[in-house]
Parts: sequence; structure tokens; C-alpha cells
Amino acid sequence: MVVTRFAPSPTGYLHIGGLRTALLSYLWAKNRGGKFVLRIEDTDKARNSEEATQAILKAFEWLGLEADGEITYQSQRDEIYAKYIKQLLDEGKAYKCYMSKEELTQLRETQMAAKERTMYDGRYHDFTGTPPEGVAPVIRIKSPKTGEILVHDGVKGTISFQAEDILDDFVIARADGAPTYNFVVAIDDHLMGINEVIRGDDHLSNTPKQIVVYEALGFDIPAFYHVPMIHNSNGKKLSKRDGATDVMDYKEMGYTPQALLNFLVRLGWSHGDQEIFSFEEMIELFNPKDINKSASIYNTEKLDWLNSHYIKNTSNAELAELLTPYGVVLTSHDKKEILLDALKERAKTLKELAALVTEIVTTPSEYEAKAVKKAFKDAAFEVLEAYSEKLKANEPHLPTDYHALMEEVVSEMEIGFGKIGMPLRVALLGKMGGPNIDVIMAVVGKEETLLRIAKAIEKNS
RNA sequence: GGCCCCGUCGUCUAGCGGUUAGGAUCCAUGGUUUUCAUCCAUGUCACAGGAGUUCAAUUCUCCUCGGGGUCACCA
Repeated sequence: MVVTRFAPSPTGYLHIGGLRTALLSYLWAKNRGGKFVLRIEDTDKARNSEEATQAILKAFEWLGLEADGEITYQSQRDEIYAKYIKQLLDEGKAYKCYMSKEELTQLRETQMAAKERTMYDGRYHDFTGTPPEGVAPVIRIKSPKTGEILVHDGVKGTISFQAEDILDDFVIARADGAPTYNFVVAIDDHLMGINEVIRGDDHLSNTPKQIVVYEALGFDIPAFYHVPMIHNSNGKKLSKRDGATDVMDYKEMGYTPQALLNFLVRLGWSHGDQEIFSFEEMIELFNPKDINKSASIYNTEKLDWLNSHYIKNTSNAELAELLTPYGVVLTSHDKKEILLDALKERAKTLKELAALVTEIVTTPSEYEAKAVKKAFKDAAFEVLEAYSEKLKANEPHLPTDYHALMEEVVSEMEIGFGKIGMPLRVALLGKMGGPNIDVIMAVVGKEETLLRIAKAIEKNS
């Protein structure tokens, strides 16, 4: 069975890049009928927080991603790691290093001055003497010094590293006993049964070290898929500095989970010319072997397009629900079908849609000078008065009712349709542009329409 | 700097030796619309450069250039 994972360190919110690897891991697990598990990598006690974990979970919930089984917290697994450290020590595959931080720093500086690679020199590799006083040792693993380390990557192909270029006896346990990242990752992936690792390619250079751990412990090496980074518009790794990288910001801005997921899945992956993918289709069609090798630039133009696409294709009942968090309550509005039908084609985000609704249902308090100048000229007010009289004499309900009354005025006064449309539009909204005026009138009702016409005439005479 | 990865329209991408290099987005223009938006149509725009291999290279190889990632007792 395929088991994939998402293993964030809880140092902040869930960001776009993390979400993408989580999504791809999720899709692949589900495609294979396998499991997608979540592991919180909170070994760095100083930097992680419970709130960050909760923030990640909350984002998952919003997007409809759910991890299988219990969540694993590395901070609760010290005994497990300690056991393996002891095993390696007992087997002579790891050793205690009494080099102080000062000595290490000095070594590095010397190497840098000589333009050599900065690497631990292995001075305690075969140490059998008396340990220096007052130094808490770190544990280092014995790594191969020569030969080739092969990483078989499902995205990039087989990558060869020379041990002498990249490996030294790296630390697996700190002076305080806490295990380090490359060590615990290998152990947990093995213990949790993870056999397909999909992660960012910034981890590619860590992989040889993890392979060293796998081999020292005799574990099977999982399949790796290193997915390229998402870059900002400057071509650099996407970071918090680039503005909206918190997934939950997208909810705030009025994006739908479906649009965000669809956008992300198409970054570095495609299925022919298809652009729109339902969640089910993503699961059915995704395969990590089809992931592109090159990084992609994060550009939200397409996200906007996808979002408007999904808004247009969402039922009005559902939209009414989705709008509530943005301060618009339409769920029991009797004309919400008409209103949303007219409005959902003009909004890129739910937030915009909410603003459009508010604009319609609110009596205008100001009138744009430009619109006034263009619309309230010639006999505009007479036309509006005439329309008011028509309204008073009838009981219109639907947009077509309002439209028919407009037609009557137009033919009776022998004017073009624009002569009534334009003034009416500005009277109703205080500006040019917007949805059909018959729709607006039907939504706000006869009384409100009359009121807006009267007010417009009064204020602009 | 060492090591590793990458390089098709502005952006997301299709392509897997022979194509008028396709789609989407963005942008522009036209149509539809009382207006705006939607929608429809049309258009502009790309194989980083150089050597090979081959009858034939966007596709394979090498070099150059460019970009990125990573080099901790962080993850």
C-alpha cells in the first residue's frame, strides 16, 4: 500500500508551497488507494508552537484535505530516537564527538580561509582516549567518505552524489541529546510505513544524508519525488516576504478551496490541455511521475480566472452561504436567485461578490460627478418621473415586469432606450456600470426604486 | 565558492527526431450588451547560445551562458 506524508515543522502558518506538496502527496495516496499521513516535525523546541500546528490543521480543514490516522508528533518520540541512537552507538556506526562549538567554528574558519569545503574532520571517529572535561558530546554518524550515493528520484531521475563532496560524519544527536532532522526523518518515515516521499526539491541535498541513516539502520529506502520550488516573480524561492503566502489569506481574500487547489495542481503538473479539474479528477489523473522538472513562478492571474470560473459554477444557495463570512446575509432573501445570477458572473472573488451585493442593496448616498454629467441631462428627469408614474400604477415583480414598463415609457415618449437606461442606472446605483437595471429594480423592489429615483432627482436638480 | 537541479510565448504548460511548435492565462481588437462584466471571435508573443550525432533536431550528447536550491548541535 502506498503511504505518503506531509511533514511540516510548526513554525508558522501553512504556506502555498507546503500546501502544494501536501496536495500532491494526498492526491497520489488517494489515487493508489493508500494513506496520507501527517507528521508534525517539532523537534526544535525553541521555534515551534501549538498555534502553528492548529493553523495548519485549520487550513487543511478549509481545503478539505484530511490526514489518515493519528497525527504523529516528533516531540513525543524521544525514546524511540534514543533507542536508535544507542543501537548505532553499540554497533559502532556512530560515535561521541567531544569537539566544542568553539573548536568547530574555528575549524570552519580555517577551512574557509584555505578555500576548502567546510566539513567536520572526523577527529573523534576512532577516539578511544579519555574525553575532555566539561564537554557534553554530540553523536555523529559514520558516513562513507568515498564512493557514490545514488538518489533515485521519480521526478528528476537518478542523481549521483560523490560522498567525498557532500558527506561528513554529521550530527544525529545534539549535546542535549535531542536528535536532528535528517536522522529522525529517516526513522519516522520508516516506522510510519511511508514508502513514497513527495517533497520540495530543496530537500534534494538532504537525501543522501538520509540514505546514510537508512542504510546504517538497515531500513528500506522509500521512493522519492522531489518537486520543484515555486518561485516568486523575481525567480526566487517563495517566502513570507512575497505577500500572500499564508493559505488562509486566500480564504480571507475570497478564493474558493476548489480554485486554489486547481491552481496549485496545475503548477508543475498537467494533463494534456485540461485546465479545470474537480477534486475527483485530480485524484484520478494525478501521477507524480508527470511532475515537471523546472520551477514555476507564482503568478495569481490564473488563480483569479479559476476562482471566477468556480464562482460562476456554484449554485446560488451555496454562494449565499459562502458569502456570510464576508458580511452579506442573503440566505433568506426572496430575490437572491435573480441577484446572484446577475452578480456571480462579474466577481473574481467571494469578497468582490459580497461588495457587489452590498452595492446593489444599499441606497446610494453619493453620485459620481462624471456619471451625473452624462446621464442627468436633457429631459432625463422627466423620463424618470414618467417611469415613477408607471411604477406607481403597476405592481412589477420580476425583471421582465420592470423592463416592460421601461419599454412603455420609451415608446410613449418616443425616445431611445439609452435615454431611460442611463438616468435610471445612475439614480439606482449612483454610477455607471453594473448589472441590468431591471434586475436591480426587481431585487430592491418597487418602493426602494421609487425612493432612489426621487432622491436622485432631488439631490441632482 | 563546492555540490546538485533547471532552461518552450510575460506567466502556467503540451511536445517525447519530421508539427504551419498546440492549449490556457494575460494583453489588444471586433461582436454581443442601454452601461460595465460575462460570453463569442480574431490577433500579438516562445524553443537561451554554440558545437556535435542524424537524411532530419525544440526533442539525443557535450560546452557556454543564465536561473535556482543547498552547504548547521534549523527543519
